[in-house]
Amino acid sequence: MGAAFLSSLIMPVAEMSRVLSPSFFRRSVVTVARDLLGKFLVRRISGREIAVMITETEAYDGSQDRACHAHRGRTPRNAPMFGPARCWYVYFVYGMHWMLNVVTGESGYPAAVLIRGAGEWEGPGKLTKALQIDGAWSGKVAEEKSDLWIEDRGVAISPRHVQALPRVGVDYAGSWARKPWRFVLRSSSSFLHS
DNA sequence: ACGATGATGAAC
DNA sequence: TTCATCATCGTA
Repeated sequence: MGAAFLSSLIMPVAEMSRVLSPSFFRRSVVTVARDLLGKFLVRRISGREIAVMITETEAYDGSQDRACHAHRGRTPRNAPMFGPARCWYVYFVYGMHWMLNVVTGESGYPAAVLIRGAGEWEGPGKLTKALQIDGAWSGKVAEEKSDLWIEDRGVAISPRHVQALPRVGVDYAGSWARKPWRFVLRSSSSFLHS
């Protein structure tokens, strides 16, 4: 069996393994937030996979960022943010809603991307409710065996369809609240109506 | 515009 | 132990 034949078998398999690897997340959080648009959030519930395209994200960047939970140092809740990239950071807020974040950057540097919208669900609380995601995922790795991960399915997003806006619900953060670290995928229809 | 609803973290 | 705060959402 020749090497050429082997690689013809192996290469397509390698291209099919589209689960985002740690290196995707081990970059600056703003870059990762933007690049997550068009990627697919996949959730497996009792053997059944639900895959939805990510349409809205927000970056939270380190302890200097006053809107970031790490701004007041490490606590039991935000500990996953200080861990390695590609882990989930899930927290409960307003007495009702679970927020799904994925950790980015080097280990020890607290940063994460909030996934605000995917598929038909616009809003971070609606998304976690629909996909049955709660604090049990906080600190887990975004890989298949966690039943919650992110895939590249070959959708290319043009920069002209990405809208950068201020983050939502962080008015207390002063000038940090005005940073354009919220990324929204504009649908072609909303583009026409704009 | 507002109330629901409860974990979290800091102060005491 | 108390208390203010909160990366939201549905209803009005």
